[in-house]
Amino acid sequence: MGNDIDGNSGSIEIENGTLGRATIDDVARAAGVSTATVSRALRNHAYVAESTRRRVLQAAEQLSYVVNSNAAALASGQTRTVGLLAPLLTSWYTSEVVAGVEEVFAQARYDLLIGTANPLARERIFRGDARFQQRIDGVILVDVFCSEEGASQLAALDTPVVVLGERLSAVTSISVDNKRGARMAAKHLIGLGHRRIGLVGGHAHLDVVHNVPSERAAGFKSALAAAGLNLPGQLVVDGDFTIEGGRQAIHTLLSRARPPTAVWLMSDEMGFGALQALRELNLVAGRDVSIIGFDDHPASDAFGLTTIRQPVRDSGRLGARLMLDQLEGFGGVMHHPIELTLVDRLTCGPPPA
Amino acid sequence: MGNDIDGNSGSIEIENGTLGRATIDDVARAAGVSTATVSRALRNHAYVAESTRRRVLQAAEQLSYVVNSNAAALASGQTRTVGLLAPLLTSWYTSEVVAGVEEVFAQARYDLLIGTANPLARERIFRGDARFQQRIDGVILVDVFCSEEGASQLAALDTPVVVLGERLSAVTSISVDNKRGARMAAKHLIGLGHRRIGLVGGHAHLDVVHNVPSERAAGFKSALAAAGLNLPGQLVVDGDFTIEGGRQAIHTLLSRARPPTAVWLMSDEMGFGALQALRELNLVAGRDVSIIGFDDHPASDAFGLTTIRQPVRDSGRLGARLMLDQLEGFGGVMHHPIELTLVDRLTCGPPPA
DNA sequence: TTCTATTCTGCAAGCGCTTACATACAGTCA
DNA sequence: TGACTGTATGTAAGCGCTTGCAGAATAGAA
Repeated sequence: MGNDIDGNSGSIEIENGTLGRATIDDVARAAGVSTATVSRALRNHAYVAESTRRRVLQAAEQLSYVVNSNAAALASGQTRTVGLLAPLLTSWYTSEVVAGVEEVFAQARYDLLIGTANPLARERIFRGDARFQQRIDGVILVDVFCSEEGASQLAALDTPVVVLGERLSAVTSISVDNKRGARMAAKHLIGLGHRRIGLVGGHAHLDVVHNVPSERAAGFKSALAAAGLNLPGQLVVDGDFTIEGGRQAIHTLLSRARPPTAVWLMSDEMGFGALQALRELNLVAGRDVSIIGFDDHPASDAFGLTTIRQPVRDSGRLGARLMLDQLEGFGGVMHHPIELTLVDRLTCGPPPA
Repeated sequence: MGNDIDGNSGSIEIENGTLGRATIDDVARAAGVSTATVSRALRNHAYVAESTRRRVLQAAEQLSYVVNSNAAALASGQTRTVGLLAPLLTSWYTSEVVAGVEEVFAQARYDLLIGTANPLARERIFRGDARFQQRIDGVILVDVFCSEEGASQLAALDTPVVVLGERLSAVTSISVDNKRGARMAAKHLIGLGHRRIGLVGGHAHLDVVHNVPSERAAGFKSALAAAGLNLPGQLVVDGDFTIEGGRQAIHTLLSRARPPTAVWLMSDEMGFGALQALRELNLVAGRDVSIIGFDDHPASDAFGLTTIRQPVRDSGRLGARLMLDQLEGFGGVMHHPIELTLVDRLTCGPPPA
């Protein structure tokens, strides 16, 4: 530092904000009040006279003062930053969530610190990793499998938490009703007349063992059962939640002695692989074999993939809002369901005669 | 909070790290040295006796001490955090870059602060936005259009900068050779025998006016010219870099009096829309009309889209490394080119007879 | 032995804020 | 008028670290 050469009329450097950044002291001096008053005025505290507040605001503006968030965080213990952890930053789902969260945080002047949630990191978060904790005021977990056990560990930390993708009772959570989604898919296929239906799930990338695939599988199975159908083991394949996995899964299913006439894949990306496999086999989706996905990926519309839509970005927004609520002191722990809708396109039809 | 019932005998809270987090003073006391020594030992300073260092490390470990980064940042002026700004967090391209960056930062123990770079934010960054600057040690701009002018403003800030997606001389930058990519696409099509070739570009989402589309267009045009072909205005359409934009663009192009027999779309996502349009018109890609994209989106393989591949995640990794270099004091300003490759799949063929 | 380098460690002054506590100054009310 | 109450501001003590400077210890050279 060393910006004490000039005074404040003509204070060249101070004005442009690039060097010799103004501090709260500068503002206090300029406004003729104490730093305490500046601090209070800037944060809209009660008990600051309107005239004083205006004076402070004006001085701050004039010096283009911006609070040093490190100092503020150190002094107050609050960072105005929330962490977001996800196992897979690249997935369409995750980035969509991030976009939603970012959107509402930007308005609330909160920052997002993003990290990959590999199992190790997860473990550390659960135990209240200090490095992480002191940098953030709260944490949003997306698609990180917690289970009630992990959730209660999280709840024990005094950090606000929002979990996306799982229904939990110990912390605030947001998720779709996976069983219901599965049932929607099953019913659609059954309604079309299919009696031999395959299922492609997966669990890689989603942490060790995630609840999503199993919930969906359970829902699917029960819907079939309700229609008097069963789901033989040979018609269930792991597709790894990737395009290639979906492709291979379809090849596998269609090479069974008695192949399915319809298949539900638990994600649209696997659905894309399914469409690829069908093309490779010279089969037409919706005529020879029906395919239904889950998510409503942006590309699904282009490829006519029938699917169960979940409004991912909305979930992100909601998650952010719930976090804000907790940060501001309201908001009890509760679960928030997200609605699903069936989007019927081209890849489902009656079974071939 | 409130889990202080158990504990392994002695300093219960301090041990478990959840409450009463250990400070540097605790470590100093435990190791029998001053805080200054602890600070130095922990950061591998020279002039710390090996025996002392070991003692400090052990004490820190035992107390599960973690430095308070806010305090450290305040005292040192360094945050170990770098900002990443992109106009569109959701795009496949951006999230892929983020994944690459995250990967190398995680190892180097740096954090990533992510923000949307709308024009306003961009403006503020360029002028050295204080709020941002004091929280980060450097900034990575992805797909934020700078131009040399903006770049020199950035360079004037003393913050390390890496720009992805544009070739700049004032700051470190990484980009593909867009002209070359365009030429690859053009030559592929020309080689197949096409003489009437369409182009779908776009500039929305990419900030006001971005250089990428124009560079690509220029390269494309020049490659056609080199083959004695021209690119009439009716064969150039804006596709907005979205799926739907690509779809509409193809509909437009194919309704021209003399439609093209092949089209290059500047992104695979627009390419997906093109395939959709063709399907809607009952046309077969690669037979009736040839389609080539740009990017090599993960879904492109599944849909057989011929494209120009750019290794996005690698760019992210490289960007992160270059940032680290600057942060550590090496690394002059330079441009780093990224290689492109043609991936020939199913959507290109000779023009219909 | 004495003197200089060299290595190691501690002291203490901040970094730029927030906030408990104290003070000051109106009004109100009895 | 005095005792309160409510509002507005200031004082100053940190928050938990880093780091310039100085002093101590050790080693090597004279």
